[in-house]
Amino acid sequence: MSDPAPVLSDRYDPAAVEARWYPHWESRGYFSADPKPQQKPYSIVIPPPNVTGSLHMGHALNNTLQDVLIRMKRMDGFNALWVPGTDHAGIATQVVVERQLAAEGKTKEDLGREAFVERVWRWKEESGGTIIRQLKRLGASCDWSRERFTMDPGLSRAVREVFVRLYDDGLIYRDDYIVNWCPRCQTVLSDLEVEREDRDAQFVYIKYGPLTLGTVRPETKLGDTGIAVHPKDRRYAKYVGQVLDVPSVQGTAKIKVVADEAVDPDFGTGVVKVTPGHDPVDFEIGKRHNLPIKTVIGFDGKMTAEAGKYAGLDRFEARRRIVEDMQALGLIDHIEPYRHAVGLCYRCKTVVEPLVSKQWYVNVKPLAAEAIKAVRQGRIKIVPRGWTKTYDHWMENIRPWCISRQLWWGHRIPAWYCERDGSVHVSREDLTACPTCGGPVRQDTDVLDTWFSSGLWPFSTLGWPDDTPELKTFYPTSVLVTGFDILFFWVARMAMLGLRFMNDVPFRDVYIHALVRDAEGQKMSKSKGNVIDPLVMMDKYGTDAFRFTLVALAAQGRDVRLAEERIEGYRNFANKLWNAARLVLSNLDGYDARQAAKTPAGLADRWIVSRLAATTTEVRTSLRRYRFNDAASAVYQFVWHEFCDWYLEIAKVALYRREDAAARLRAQHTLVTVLEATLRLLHPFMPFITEELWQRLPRDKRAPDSIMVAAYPKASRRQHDAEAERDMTAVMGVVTAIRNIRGEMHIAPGVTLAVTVKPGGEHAAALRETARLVEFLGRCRLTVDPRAARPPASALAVVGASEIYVELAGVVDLAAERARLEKELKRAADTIAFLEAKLARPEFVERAPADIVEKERDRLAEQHQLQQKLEGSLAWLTEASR
RNA sequence: AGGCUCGUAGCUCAGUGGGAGAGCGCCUCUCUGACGCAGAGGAGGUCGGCGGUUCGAAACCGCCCGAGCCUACCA
Repeated sequence: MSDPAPVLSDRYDPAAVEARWYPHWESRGYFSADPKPQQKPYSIVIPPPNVTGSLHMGHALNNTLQDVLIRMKRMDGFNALWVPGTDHAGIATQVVVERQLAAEGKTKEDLGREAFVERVWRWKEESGGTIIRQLKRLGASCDWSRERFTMDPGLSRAVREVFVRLYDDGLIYRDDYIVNWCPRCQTVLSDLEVEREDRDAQFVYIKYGPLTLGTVRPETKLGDTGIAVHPKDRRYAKYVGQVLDVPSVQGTAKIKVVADEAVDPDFGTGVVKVTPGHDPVDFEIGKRHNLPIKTVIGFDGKMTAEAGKYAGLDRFEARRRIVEDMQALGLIDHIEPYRHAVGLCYRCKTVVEPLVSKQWYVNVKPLAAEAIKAVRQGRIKIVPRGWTKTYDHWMENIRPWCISRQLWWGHRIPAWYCERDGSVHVSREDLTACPTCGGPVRQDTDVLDTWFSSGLWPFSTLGWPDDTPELKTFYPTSVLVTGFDILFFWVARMAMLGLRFMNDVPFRDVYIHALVRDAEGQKMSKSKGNVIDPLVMMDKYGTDAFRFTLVALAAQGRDVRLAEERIEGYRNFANKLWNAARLVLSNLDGYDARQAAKTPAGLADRWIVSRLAATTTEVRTSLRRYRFNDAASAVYQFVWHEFCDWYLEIAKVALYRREDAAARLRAQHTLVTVLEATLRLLHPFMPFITEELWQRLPRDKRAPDSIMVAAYPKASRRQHDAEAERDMTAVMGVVTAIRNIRGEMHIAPGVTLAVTVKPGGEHAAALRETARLVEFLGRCRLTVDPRAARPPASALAVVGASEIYVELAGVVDLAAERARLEKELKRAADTIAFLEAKLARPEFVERAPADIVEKERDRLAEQHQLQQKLEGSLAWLTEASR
C-alpha cells in the first residue's frame, strides 16, 4: 500500500492524491482482466480516439461514463474488461503530417509513398502516447496490457480477412460510379463524409434552344449530354425524344431531350440540363437514358481539355467566365439569387466535386437487414430508445459504402492487378506474381476507409480471426458507450460486421450520450474560442470534481452544457466529503470495532443506515438504466444533506460527551461503517478521493488492498427501517421549526431558547429519546410534555400532530410573531380552499382512485388542524399582548 | 422538404397523470471546536401560447410561436 499523507489538511488537495493512486492501481494489475470461465464477464471496448489526438470534452465525458460502469461492475464481482486503443484516422492523420511537410517546403510526393508512410509512423510513435496518458489522468481503468491500434498486425490481418471474405461472397466489388471527390485532399469521400452547408448562389436561367432552364452550376453546361423534363409535363411533351440544336459558348451543340421522373415540374421552368459526369442525379438519369458521360472538370478541380477554351481554369473561375460569355451572346434569360446546400469535405471544407471514377464498394444492404433485425428483436438495446428510429431510418435507406480512399496512410486494399492479362486478385497474402498467368502484378494504390477497420473493433481487438479465449469470454461486449455523431459511421457498421463475422451482435446495449456544449449551448470549437480544456479543468478543480460534473450533467437525451461554475460546485462537494472524513478520523481515539458493534443503535443510527440503503438502491437502479445524473444526484444528496447536514451534527453530541462511552462507541461505529460504504458507493464516480480516504479508515484485516477491488455496496432489507425514517423526519421537523422561528424572528444564533414540545401521538417516544439532540441542534433547552400548557409570550410551530412552543419573553417583540403566524395561516387557508374545492366535486370523489381521495381527505384534515392551532395561537397572542 | 429533440425559478437543468424541485446566483444572520470550497433561515415560477383528452395535465394528443440537431438528388 502507498503511504497516505500523514495529516489531513483542512482542504482537499487533489494533485497529490491523484498522482499517488493511479500508478498503485496499475502496478497491482487491478485494471487487467483475463478470461475466467467461472466469473461472470462484463466487457466494454473503448471508442478508439485518433492516435495523434488529444483529450477533449467529448472524450472526457465518453470515457468517464465508461469508467463509472466498468469500475462499478468490477467492484460488483464481474470479470470486468475495458479494452483501450486508438484509431489511425486516415485523412486526419495524413493531413497533419502533410502540413508538417509543407512547413519544411516539401510535399508527400517529394518523399514518395514508402518514406511518407514511414514518416507518419514516426509521428504516430511520437504523439501516439498523448491521449493515452490523458486517459490515465482521467482515471480510466482500462486494461492497458490489451491496448490495440487499428493498424497493429493482428487488426490488419482481421481487415484483410474481412475484405477477402466479403469479396468472395460478392459483397465487395469495384465499380465506375459518381463519387464525392475532394479536390484538395485528392481522395474520394463516402456519403457520410460530406457535410452540407447552405450558401448563397446565383440561379442562372439559360436559353437552351427553344427551352429555358435554371442552374446553379453553369460551368457544367460544357458537360451536358441531355435535357430532361417530367414525363407528364404537357408543356414539354412535344420535345421529348428530339435532338435540339443548342447554341452555346463553344458553338452549337446537339442535345437530346428525355423524360424522367426525377424532374420536378414545379421547380424552376421544369426543365433540367443533364450532366452525368458531374452530378449524382444526372448520373442516374444518364444511366436510365443511355446518355454519354462527358467529364469537363478534373480531379484537381480545374476544367479539362474537354472544356475547350476554358481548359485549365479553376471550376469557380470558369463559372464566372462562362456566365459572362453567355451574357455577351444573349443566352442568359435572367439570374435570381438563390440559397442552397453545398457539399463540403468534412475535413477541409472544400466544396466537393461529384466525379465519375472507379472505386471499391461494399454492398451493405444484406448486412443492414440483419442489423435492423437485431435491434428490432432486442438483441441490441439502444438507450435512449429514441435513437432506434434514427438507426432504422438510416439502415433502411442505406446505399453502397464506398471504401476506397486515395490516401497513403491506412490499410492498403488487398487487391492485385496482373500487368499481363489484366486479371484482378484479392488475397490474404501479398502477391508477387499473377496466380493465373504468373505475370507481374501491382497492388491497388488505394487504402481503405478508416471506418472499415474500426467497424471490426469489438472482435478484432479480442483476437479475431483466431478463435481466442478472449472472444469466447468477452464477446459480445456488454455495452458500447458513444456519442450520437458516430451512430452511422461506427455503431451501424460494427453492428453489421459483427453480425456477419461473429454471428452475434457486437454489444448488448448501446448507450448514446449527448454532445458537450458550452454554457450557451454552442458546440465547442477552436474557431469559436469557447473550448473548455478538460486538462485545465482537472488541474484547477481536481479530476474527481471534473468527472462528477460530467456524470451529473449527463442526462439522457440532452446536450451537456458545461459551465465552469458547475465544476467549482462539485469541487466543493469533494471538499465536503474530505472534511466529513476528517471529522470522523479525528474522533476515533478509543475506537474498537468489535466492542462498538455490540452497542445498541439509536434512532439516528438506524435512520442514517436506512438512508444509505435507500441511496444505494437508487444508485444501482439508476446505473442499470444508464441514468447517470440520477445516480450522481442521489449520492450527492445523501452525502451532503443527510450524512453531513444531519448525521454528523447528531454524532457530535455523542462524540464530545465522553462520559457515555457506549453512545460514543456507537456513534464512532456508525460513522465509520456508513462513511466506508459511502466511499465505495462513490468510488466509480470519484475514484481518487475515495481511495485516499478509504485507505485511512480502520477496517478489517481481510479487507482488500484497494477500494477499487472492494465490494460495491448492496442494500439489505434489514437495513431499511421505515420506523426510524418516520421518527427522524419528525425530529428533524421539530429542529427545523425551531430554527425557522429563530431565523424569522431575527433571534441571534447564540441565544439559547426555551422550547416546549407537546408531542402528537406516535412521535412522543422518538422526541423523548432525541431530546438532547434537539437541544443541541436547535440551541435550546427542551421540555417534552404531552400535557404541556402554552407558556406566556411564546411562538408556536406545528409539525404534524406536535405543537412546539418557543418562549420569546424578552427575546423578541410579539408583533413579529403575529406577522409570522399570519403568513402561515394564509398558506394553510389557501391549501384548504384548494383541497375543499377539489373534494367538493363529485367527479373527483367518484372517479379518482380511492387511495388518492383518501390521501387528499387526510391532507385536508391535517390542514384544518393546523389552521385551528394557528388561529388559537393568534388569538392567544392578541390576548397576551393586551 | 422530411424527421427528431427541447422551451419549467435570474442562470443551468431534473421531473412522463394526482401536494411545482435541485445546483449555482440572490437576500438576512453566524468569525459554533470537519469544512467560509462552510452553517442556519428566506425570497423567487400563470411549467412558451392556444385548444383537446381526463375526475385531475408541467407531463398525454393537436395546432401555433421560438431554439437546436439530423437526414435529403429540388437542378
